[in-house]
Amino acid sequence: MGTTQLEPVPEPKYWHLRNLLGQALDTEFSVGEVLPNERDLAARFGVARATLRQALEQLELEGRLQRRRGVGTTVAPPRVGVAVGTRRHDWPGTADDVWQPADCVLAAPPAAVADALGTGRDEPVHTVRRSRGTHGLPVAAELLYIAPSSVPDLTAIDAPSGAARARAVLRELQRGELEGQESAVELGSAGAEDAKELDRLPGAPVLVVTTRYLAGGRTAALSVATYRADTCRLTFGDSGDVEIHHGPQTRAS
Amino acid sequence: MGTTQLEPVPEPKYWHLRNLLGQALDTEFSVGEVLPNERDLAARFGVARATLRQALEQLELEGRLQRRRGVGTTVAPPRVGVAVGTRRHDWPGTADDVWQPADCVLAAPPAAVADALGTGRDEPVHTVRRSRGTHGLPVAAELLYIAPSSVPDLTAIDAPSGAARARAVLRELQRGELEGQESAVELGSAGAEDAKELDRLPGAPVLVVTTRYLAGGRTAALSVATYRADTCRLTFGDSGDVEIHHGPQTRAS
DNA sequence: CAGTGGTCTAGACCACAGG
DNA sequence: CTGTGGTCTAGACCACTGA
Repeated sequence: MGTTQLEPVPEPKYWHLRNLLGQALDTEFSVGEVLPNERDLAARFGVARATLRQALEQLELEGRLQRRRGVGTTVAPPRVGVAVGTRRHDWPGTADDVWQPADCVLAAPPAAVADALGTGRDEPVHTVRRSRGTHGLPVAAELLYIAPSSVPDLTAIDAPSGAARARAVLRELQRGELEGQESAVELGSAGAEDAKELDRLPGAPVLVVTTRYLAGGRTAALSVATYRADTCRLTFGDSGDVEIHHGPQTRAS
Repeated sequence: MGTTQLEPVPEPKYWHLRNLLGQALDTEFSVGEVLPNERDLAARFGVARATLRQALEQLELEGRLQRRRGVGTTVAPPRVGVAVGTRRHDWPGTADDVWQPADCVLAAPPAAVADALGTGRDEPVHTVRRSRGTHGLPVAAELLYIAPSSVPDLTAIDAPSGAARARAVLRELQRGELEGQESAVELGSAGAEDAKELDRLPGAPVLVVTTRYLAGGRTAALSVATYRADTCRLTFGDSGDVEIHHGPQTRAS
């Protein structure tokens, strides 16, 4: 039964290293503390720097480490819970200070978005760019597509674009009746534009939340929001937060 | 796809390569098709194999490629939408053929789980292991923790463990009244055990869905499910599917 | 068996942060 | 400037698949 034995096929070094480091993080380091640099760590474990980096990459993906070029590797705080899809049947921006509108233009959206909105492929829609922060740190960037028919009374706005116009469009959108919404979450990587806004490098892992807002029997608006996967835990549900932090790696070797 | 040019832009090579390959996937390849092997591709683009691999890694993370050792790299089908958190206020396994119970034991859970369930840290709970598949492929592995008090009438079961017992526990659980549920989604990496079950290598990216089931004013059960991040799109919401496949990379360079 | 992707090495140089 | 992480190279060998 429970015998410890040498594996006939040893597990990869980077994986073993990840487990060792993860254990060390639990016992010997506290949040915010800086680790030794990669070259020292690699030497200490007797592996090449690339191998050590592969282990650090894993831990960063799991939200346990934070690496910044020119600075160093630090122990990351627990992921922040970010409410997504609570307050069901609420239009975006209803009681919001978390989202900060940045811009709004009238432009033709990607074809897939146009199809979902039921607008023509070359028909311009309101495109709102917003960003979301928590504790002063950026966590999400969003692109909100709103069919013109959903915000009919957009008369008194003279600004053709900019944050002021974004706020006006959102205000107008909230006058409509929202019937439902549905979301999907998938893994993606930050494009150059989002990466800059999220203070990450291009290709950084993000959780892409696509939400469709239903009103008047059709899709009235559509949001594509990208959340930093390293720092965020997205919460859905009927009530408050889910506080289990069982750790993002599920069952170790 | 026969190009060889890589201008000296400040953009990292692997990122540029990712964009080139992604574009090629859209225009010159169809789902299931196998790409040239990594050594050939690297030579064709005039980069080291490691650099080429970094680009492929990105595309695999975004669900556009599938790589299998000993076989090759193929163009992945679009991600499958997996319903999570629909049919609100339903116990797990209510009308399920998607989840397949594998085992059930009575054991002390991790400390964080015991705290959430409100049981003592050394108090054993029912621990059900299930797996979920779609189109014959495994997509998720779950660990379900159920407080013994939530399934009081577990008398007629003689099996101390196994799939039969798992089914019995789930059946008993559904006799209770579920008041609500809340979920959280975060990025993690598959442990050795999950990796095998999901047919991936250890460290593979997974979406970890933690769900708390509320009944009788407290947490009656708790689920930690890990979904393959490369093949799954998790859907939440009031109604059907969200079909936008805007592509997991949000806005390219 | 031959061919594939997965792991690993030991270097090099670059981009950036901070003093 | 020094020190950090980020990128990149050109190899090597291993583990696995399928013929």
